[in-house]
Amino acid sequence: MSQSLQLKNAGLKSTLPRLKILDLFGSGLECHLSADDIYRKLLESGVDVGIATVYRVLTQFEQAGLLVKRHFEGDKSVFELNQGKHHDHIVCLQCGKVEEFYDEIIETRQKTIAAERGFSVNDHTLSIYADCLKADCPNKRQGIV
Amino acid sequence: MSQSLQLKNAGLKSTLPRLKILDLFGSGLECHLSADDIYRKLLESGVDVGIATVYRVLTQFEQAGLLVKRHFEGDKSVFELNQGKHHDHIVCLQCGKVEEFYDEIIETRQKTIAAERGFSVNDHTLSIYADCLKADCPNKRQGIV
DNA sequence: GTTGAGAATGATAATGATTATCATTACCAA
DNA sequence: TTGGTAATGATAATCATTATCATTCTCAAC
Repeated sequence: MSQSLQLKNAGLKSTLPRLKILDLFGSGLECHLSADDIYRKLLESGVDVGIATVYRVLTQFEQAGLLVKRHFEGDKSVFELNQGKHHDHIVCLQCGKVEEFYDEIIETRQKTIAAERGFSVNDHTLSIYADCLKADCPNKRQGIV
Repeated sequence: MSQSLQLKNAGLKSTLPRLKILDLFGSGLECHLSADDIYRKLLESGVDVGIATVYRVLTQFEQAGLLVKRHFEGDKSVFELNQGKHHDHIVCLQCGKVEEFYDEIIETRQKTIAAERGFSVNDHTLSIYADCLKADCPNKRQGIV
């Protein structure tokens, strides 16, 4: 589906800032960007957008179901493409890389635990903060200290 | 252990704001308070404290290992007594009540998942957002709409 | 293709949570 | 009791995010 059609379906006019922001998420899955990330990337690529527009568009995309907002450690929220299916996250404390996973055992267990305590699960967030053991992990933190 | 001794052990002078803040967490476990909650409670009980002091003391207590900081949904952080052992949370979306739990199956499963993907787990946060089915849940949200 | 109404944008002010500054005050060892 | 130093509290500053509003852009109707 073309991007401008995607926007139309969401009831949003096809404008440059919206198309460019959609572009950033476009191809790559597992892409987690903050408003500020997006603002910077657009300015770098020569798109003269305002930070207010970035926040507005992100909110609209979230409400339209195109994006999902996440809160990892730290102050700012990040957005990712809405893949329609729930998943949790592993965040590398060294390089910031985020990987997604889904585990039926954990999902089921949560419902059981909640039920045992008299709760009906509505939603949940599970974030594992870990050290990425992969060779390509830049281990930025070590360099800074 | 007396509270002023607790402070001394943490290398902190025994002052009125610190004692009063420790008091608020004191007896009740599963007590989750934001800086603003604490500020209000102290003013209500006649302790004339500044909001800056509340933030400072909370940070000191966290660094001293007396408290742990949590980020549930929403913007502000909450603090709870450091019980020394890891646990996760169920938050009632109706009344805001927070219950704590620990589940070995989920813990183990997380380590497995991370290892399979080449990560070494450092920490994690799991928050289940649910509806509290208990009779004493005030169900505040329903009243607001 | 032109046009006009209304939506979208961007500069900037405002907000809410949190942190930094700094003069005044309180704690505690001597 | 007192002096040095840490702690406090009023307030300014910061950071992420949201609201305001005049200007600009989109798109449907001509």
